[in-house]
Amino acid sequence: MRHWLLKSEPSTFSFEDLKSSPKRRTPWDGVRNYQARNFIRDGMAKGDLAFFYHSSCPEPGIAGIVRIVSAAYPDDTAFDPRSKHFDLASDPKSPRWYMVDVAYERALKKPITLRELKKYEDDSLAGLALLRRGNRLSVMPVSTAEWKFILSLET
DNA sequence: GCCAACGTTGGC
DNA sequence: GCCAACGTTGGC
Repeated sequence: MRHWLLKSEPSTFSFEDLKSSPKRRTPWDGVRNYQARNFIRDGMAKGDLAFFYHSSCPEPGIAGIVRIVSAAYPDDTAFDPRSKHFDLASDPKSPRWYMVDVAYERALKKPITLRELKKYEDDSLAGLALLRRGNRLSVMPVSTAEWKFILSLET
């Protein structure tokens, strides 16, 4: 099983929003970056776990854990002219963008802030994509070692 | 294929 | 609100 980190702006869709969604699940739509698309389409599998990260907010950090509960499938918001994520170049016969469904797994005992993660950017989390300078990916892999280390910060 | 212009992201 | 970093676009 692989591990991931998914970013979302809580003012748009927060971890709490996911918890109160029907069946506590949602399609992770609107990803419009090729590298992120490739992680979703080619890397994710049903059953994988991901950190739910809150960005662009007063205290950026990991709020909880979600599970990938579907295989990747075409992001149909790209085909909808009324959608904010509409992309004229995505042809239903050859979809450009993909998404998965994610489900609420559990909250963390306490949120793990970006500030805290940065304390380890020179050792245990030196390879964490989130901490790479200038990183703007909204979907990125987390190694098993990084995953375990971050969870150890929970208590 | 190069690269300037532009738009977006996201921490601060 | 600022600005650095980065991806995308489009003229050439």
